[in-house]
This record gives sequence, C-alpha cells and structure tokens, in this order.
Amino acid sequence: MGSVGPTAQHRTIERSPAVTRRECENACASFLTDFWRGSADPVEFRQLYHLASEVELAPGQTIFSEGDYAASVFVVSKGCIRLYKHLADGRRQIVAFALPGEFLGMPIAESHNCSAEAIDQVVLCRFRHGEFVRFVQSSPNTMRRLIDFAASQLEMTMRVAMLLGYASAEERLATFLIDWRNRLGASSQFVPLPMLRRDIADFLSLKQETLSRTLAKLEAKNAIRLVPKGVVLLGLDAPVCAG
Amino acid sequence: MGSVGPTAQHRTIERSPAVTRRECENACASFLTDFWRGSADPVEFRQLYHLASEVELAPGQTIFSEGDYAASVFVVSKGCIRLYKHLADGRRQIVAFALPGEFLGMPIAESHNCSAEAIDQVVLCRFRHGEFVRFVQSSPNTMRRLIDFAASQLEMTMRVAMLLGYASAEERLATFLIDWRNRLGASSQFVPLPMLRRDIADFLSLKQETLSRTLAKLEAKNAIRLVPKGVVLLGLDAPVCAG
DNA sequence: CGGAGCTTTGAGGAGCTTCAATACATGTGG
DNA sequence: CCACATGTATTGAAGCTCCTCAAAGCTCCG
Repeated sequence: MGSVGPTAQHRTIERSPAVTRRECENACASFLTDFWRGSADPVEFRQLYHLASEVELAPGQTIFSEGDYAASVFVVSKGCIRLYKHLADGRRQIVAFALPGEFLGMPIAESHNCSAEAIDQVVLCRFRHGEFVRFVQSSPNTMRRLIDFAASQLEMTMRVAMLLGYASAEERLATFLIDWRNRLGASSQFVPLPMLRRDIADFLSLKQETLSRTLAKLEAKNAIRLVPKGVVLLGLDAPVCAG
Repeated sequence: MGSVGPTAQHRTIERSPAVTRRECENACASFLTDFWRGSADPVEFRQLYHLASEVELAPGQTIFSEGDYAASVFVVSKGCIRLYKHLADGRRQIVAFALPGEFLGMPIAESHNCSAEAIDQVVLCRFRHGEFVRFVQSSPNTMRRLIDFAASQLEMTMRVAMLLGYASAEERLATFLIDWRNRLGASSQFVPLPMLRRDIADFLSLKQETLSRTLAKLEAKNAIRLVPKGVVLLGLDAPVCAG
C-alpha cells in the first residue's frame, strides 16, 4: 500500500539505455563509493549501474511499510529518510535516519522490517530485489561487504540501545547532535535538522515536550544555539557529555 | 588479557584426530544444526568439524574483552555467557546472553566489540579466526547464512532498543522472561535464571533494586513465582503485557 | 489576515533511582 | 554440625527526572 515498487503510482524516471549510465553514476555515486571503498572491481561496478533506476519523492511520502514484501532494494542518493516501527499501543519508534550512501533497511531480506518515509525532497537509487540478490550472490566481494554493512548497522543499533538504556535526556540529545553532525560531515558549526522535533523525540525515546525543554536547557548553558531548521553547536562535546 | 586464545592459560582440550570428529559432533551439534538449517552440504559440514576445538570454562571466567584482537571465533556448546560493554562512567550494559548454538559476537570482525564472561559452567566450540574466515569466504552458502545471522541479530537488538526506550520496568521484565523461556524452549513453566539479578538489571537497564521490586510485584500479581535459581511462569503473557 | 500545524512553556504526578538497612544463601573453619 | 563471614537479594523512604495534560506562541502558506 503506497509502496514504491515497480508499479508505484508516483514519479519514477525510466531512462533510455544511452543515458542510464551517466544518470546513475550521479545518483549512485556516494552509494557506490561507500560500498566499494577499497576493492573496486570495474566490471561489477558497471553491472550494478545497469541494474539501478532512479526514484524521486516529495516530503512525507511513504517509501514502504513494515511487513511489505521487499520488491526493491533502495539506496539513498539525496535527502533524508526516517525508518520507523509502530508499537502495539500506537507509539512510534524511529529506528534510524538514512542519509545519502545508505541502504534503507537490510537488503536481501524477503520483507521490510520497518517503514520508510521521505523527510525532505528525496532521490533514491532502486534495484529490483531479485536482480540485486542474484548480483550479490554472484559476487563474494559484495557479499563480504554486505556482512560488514550488517555488522556496522548492528554496532550502531547497539550504541542506540545503550544510549536509550542509560543516558539522561540531555546526554541522549547531546550524543544525537554530535553523531548527526559527524554523519553529515558538517564543516561549520551549523547542523541542519530537516526532521521534525517529534522525529527526534521518537528516535531518542523522549516526549517532544521533553525534547523542547532539553534543547532550551542546552541553549541556556550556551552549549548550542537554536536557529531555524537546525542548531549551531558551540561547546557541546566535552562539557555536556562529561557532566 | 585473560582472553581465550590459542595461547590462553586455562584448560583447553586438544584431542587426537581419532576422537576429534565425534567429540565435536556433540559439542557443535546444536550450532551446526542451527547454522545449517535447511541446506546442508555434508562436505562443508565435515570441513567445519575439523576446524573446531573445544574449550571449557568455569563460572565467572573471562572469554575475551572488548577491543581484543579476535584471534578466535566462538560458538557456545553448553552453558550461558554474558556479552557486555563498559560505559565511560563505569556502568555496564549487558548486550546479550548467549546460549548453545549461538556465536559470541559477530564472526569475521577483526576485533571483539564487546566483552564475554562465563555465567555458569561453559563449553565453547572454537575456530581460529583466519581458518574460519577462509572457510566462510569459500562457501557462498555459509556467507549467506552469516548475512542472515547478522540480520537476525540486528532485529533482536532493535527489539531491545525499542524495549529500553518505551517499556516500563514491568513490561521489560515480562518481555525478558517470556523471550528467555522461548529461547530456552522450556517445556515446563519453570524457567532457570543462571545469571545474577545484577546481570538481568544491566541487560534491561534497570537498577537491581528496581528489578527485585518488579519481580516482587509480578509475584504479588500471581504472574510468576520466585524459586531458587529461576522463576515459575504462571499467567505472564496476556494480562501483564496488555495492562 | 487567518488558519493549521509545529513548537515551546507551565504545573502536577508517576515511576525509577538513590542511599541505607535488613534478610537470605553459600561456603569455610572451628 | 554449627557459627560466622562474604556476597547476593530484598525491602524501605526520600528525591529527581521525565511524563501527562493543558495552554499559549510561533511559522508557514493560502
């Protein structure tokens, strides 16, 4: 329902073979760079290019829902996506924010284990599930990379689990802001936050009221400064996390 | 430091080739059964047998520490192990309890991302890291299984993260007890708890006082009955988790 | 300018933690 | 076999953090 599959109703750019390669080189550049770091095999690289197609989404659009049959494997090319799960009582847990170069969930799996929605304007790189799996199976190199990807996802999730278990609201928020800046590779002190407060709250397992109050507290401490669509990090690292 | 490597100082049973296979078939039986569910290849099965050796540990012994070079890959044959991480401020987070048939952490990784200690009397199945990785690389079947293993670990960790984020002490404990019973495949209502209260508390991110109180509360509700070295589950499933 | 959605602020309450003391278990030496 | 010592588990009372419910402020867009 509303998933971005080959039969989805929204805008999917299908291109002629002639332009496929170049467009895909742009769209998938960061993904392939990430995925292939080190041991590039030019032949496999090209193969993967030809399997990819491009999908563009407006803010708020659903990409897939938890439990959906995984017809496609997605990699983010541009924008920010929220990956979340619904709990029995209606609460929502954001599992991760996906950025360019990252898979949406675990590839290979038969069905999606979480839902995905575009936060801002998004461009995705799509592979048909079967084709992607066949490609991976034929390439021990790629399989190994997938294992590593899974391991790093596991590491990240464990880090979150520890954060949720033991950290105060202030520690959670500070850690989130620092991690987020690092993932964005932000050069300046300004860190954009394209998502809603509610998204951050649901990621850190806080109520949005508590999140607001904690942001205000950090600003009062001169650790951050709130600006439209983001924050400026001032002295967050040492002082806040230590105390 | 105190790790169970090929050069470790404690009891390692090195066997003659003649008895290797049979002992290992016992020791690794559950592991290989799990790992190979479905698509068994007898040849690879044998290969793996011959790479394995056996390690026995007393309660409380350290198997490896976070950050150690991963000289060995371990699979539990018998007993229960706590996998944990230390936080900056000295607190401890138990990441998982490992049971027979399970890997201790992610195989293939260069170094251990958590520490491991025997809870009770433990028997491990050990592979040298290099040999295990070479075997895995040579077997697409096994690689695929490893990806699936990683994905299921990821799924489990996400489940824990959600539990820690949103559930009350009572919900966490109830979920833990039910999951633990299911993993043990306990036929009777009695569920053994070989670990300390403190271990369970550090797993659920609760203080051990809170854990005790919550156990008492569940007993008062007739949901469980506390007995030495374990609990008897009475009516835990529906009533407690719903309310 | 007005409305809808998002964000911030306020007051009161519930749940977990902290510190402290008591009870229980296990193993050791007399 | 008992007495004691050590580590583990439970119970009690006070405090703090976060949550809940409620209202007001802000921002974006028609």
